[in-house]
Amino acid sequence: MPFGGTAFVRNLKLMERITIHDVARLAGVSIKTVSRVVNDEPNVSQRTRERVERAVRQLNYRPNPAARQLGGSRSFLLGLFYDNPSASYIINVQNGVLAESRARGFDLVLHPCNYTDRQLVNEFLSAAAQLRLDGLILTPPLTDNGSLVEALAERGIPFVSISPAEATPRAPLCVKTNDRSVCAAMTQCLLAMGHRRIAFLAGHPDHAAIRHRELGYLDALSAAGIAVDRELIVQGYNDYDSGFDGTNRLLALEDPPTAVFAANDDMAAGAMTAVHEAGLSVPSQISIAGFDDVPLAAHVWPTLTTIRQPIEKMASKATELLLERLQGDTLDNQSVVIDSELVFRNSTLRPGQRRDNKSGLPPGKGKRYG
Amino acid sequence: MPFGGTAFVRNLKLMERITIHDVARLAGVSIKTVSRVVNDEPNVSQRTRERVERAVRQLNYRPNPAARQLGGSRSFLLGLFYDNPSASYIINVQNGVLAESRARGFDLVLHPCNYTDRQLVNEFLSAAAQLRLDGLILTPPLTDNGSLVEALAERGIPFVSISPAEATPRAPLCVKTNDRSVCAAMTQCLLAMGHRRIAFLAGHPDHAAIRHRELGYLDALSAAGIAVDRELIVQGYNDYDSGFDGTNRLLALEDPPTAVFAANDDMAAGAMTAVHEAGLSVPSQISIAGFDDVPLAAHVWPTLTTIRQPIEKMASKATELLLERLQGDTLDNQSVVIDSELVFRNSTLRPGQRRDNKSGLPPGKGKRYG
DNA sequence: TCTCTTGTTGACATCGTTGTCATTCTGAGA
DNA sequence: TCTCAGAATGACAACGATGTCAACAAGAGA
Repeated sequence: MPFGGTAFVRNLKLMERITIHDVARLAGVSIKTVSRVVNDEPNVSQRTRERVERAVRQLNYRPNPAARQLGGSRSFLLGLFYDNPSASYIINVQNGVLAESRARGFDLVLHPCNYTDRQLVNEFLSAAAQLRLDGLILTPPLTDNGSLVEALAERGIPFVSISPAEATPRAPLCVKTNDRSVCAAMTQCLLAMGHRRIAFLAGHPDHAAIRHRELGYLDALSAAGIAVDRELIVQGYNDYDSGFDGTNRLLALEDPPTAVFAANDDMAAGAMTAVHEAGLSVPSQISIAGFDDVPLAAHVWPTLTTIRQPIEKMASKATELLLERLQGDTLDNQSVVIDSELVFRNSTLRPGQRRDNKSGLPPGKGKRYG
Repeated sequence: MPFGGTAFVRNLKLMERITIHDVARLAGVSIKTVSRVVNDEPNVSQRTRERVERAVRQLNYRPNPAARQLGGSRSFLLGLFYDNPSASYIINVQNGVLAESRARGFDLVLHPCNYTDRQLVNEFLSAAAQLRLDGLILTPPLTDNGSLVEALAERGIPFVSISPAEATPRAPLCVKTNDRSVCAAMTQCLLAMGHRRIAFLAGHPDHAAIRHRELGYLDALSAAGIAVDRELIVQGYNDYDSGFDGTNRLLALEDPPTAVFAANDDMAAGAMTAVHEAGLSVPSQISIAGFDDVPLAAHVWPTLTTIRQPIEKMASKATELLLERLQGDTLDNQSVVIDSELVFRNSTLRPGQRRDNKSGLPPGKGKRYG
């Protein structure tokens, strides 16, 4: 049994309800002074501060969140709002947010919602007011809902956006990744492998940040002096089915592509199935690349060349920005970019080349994984 | 733009802070009476009750959770504890719990943790005490940590287990699925398809409920009068890699299996890759079945025959049991079973049969999906 | 030495509920 | 009519923090 044995009976202190009064008594000061120390307020002498801190440690004191909310103006509650069908995306965001917020004594309230709901804005305001949320964290596609952002800004409700379409003055805090340039890099690599007809499965039109991925693809083509063939750009909707359907349309073209670059991994998985069902082989006849590096990407056959988006890190950073903003020691506008990276696996290969070197790695480029 | 337009300016009432005093004033009663009505306490006359309820509706009053926690003995907070690598599993659990808890006015605190941590029990007790959690929800493999369950039971902390190994008297509340019988059913179907050498990729030994799946497999074999070949049962660890490795070992046998039944979908995905890499085809040469019906299952090629576990429903039910227990109107022991169902897709087929009917459906059995 | 400023500390009201207990009603039974 | 149990109601003190403001201490400047 790998567990802690029966030592759990000890440390009953954990169960006692230590209040600010206990700490004050032990340190020989008033409760207000304890409050000052705990909240890092100024005007406490060094000696007193240390005495209080010792007492806090000794009693393992943690302020009661409910009392803090009730008495004070802060709630120590953050709201995470999402409407995103990708479980791994959400879990990563949650983990990133939790890591940062918990360390700073904030708790998290989950708020799954429906971004097409007419009542969305009211739902937000109501939740923010009822629960006294100190700040909100928005994920795509909620980040791109103009009236929502406007309503929050107007009421001065602090919030941070993860991967918004644009950093607007109304949404001053955001964290993004280098969608455009990293997609250009992936496209360049496909070009370097010798592909000339590279298709692109575009993302959902409501999911604005994803459009940057298409722009990166176009950047690389134009930099390479390759004319854009509109037939090779297919509208998708971020899901497996649209990747499947779109790829079938591509395969039916008179001059089909030798590579398919999908704006996310789910669509890439759909593309893979379509290619398989057409009796073609990946990567020796058609190369496929995705975006996100969801767990699926390493678990399909062949494993998927993709782009790893550092979602958890982005979520941590977003939370950090939000908390700094709440403490007031942040400049008004702050937009942080955290880079994604290329991950080469087995779904890409020089066109027509047999899978002998067993990897779609372009010579001397990128790293291997999984 | 599919959003709600600019109507968000209305309903400013949402932002006002309506307290119990406002309601009391409007209804012409004391705050205590309002409290009684809101909490469904006895000894309020029908007329008064209606008057108060009308005032509550009229003002859109919702009790302040912080004040409730502080003043009363309940916190209206549930803790969800998990250490499970499957994102889709966790999201489903979260959604199920949220649906039920939110409707009843409870909030949820997430607690990802590490089940091998020595401090696990202390972490639990500390979280339960610090946050004043009213009840805990445990998911596998935490459900099977004896000292943890013991510690919670000893302190009278209410909790409910989802898919525990066994319903013990110490863990009186639990929700399970019919792992054993549904796995027997799947095995029977594989037998009905004509398979005689069916391998089983067993689950992680720490994840006790998964052992029931193996028992179901054995049940079906013995019911069919087929001797168990221990070579065909391979120990896995619930992850893709162990499914891959285990299947490679199976393929290297002198008399390899014609079907592989994995105790979860991740291992099944590993099995699929191993079979592909060996140059064999699924399902025409080897059939594969999984368990869980994670999104991946419908997104690999060929799509995976599996067993759909109603995780969200199980989580809702578990939350319901817990909340009833908190209200005191539940019997002491309660164990609910919610059935899983077979999902036939394209990874199973009669051995040696060509994929002409395009489905692994056994004649007249089960349903098709995805 | 006295005043004034600034830094340090504590007393006390407050937040919005619930819990306790006293009080007031009500209707049945004597 | 009177009594009295039990139902209905309200007054008021918690709960455990923060915010406000007054008091006090210490050091600077006159």
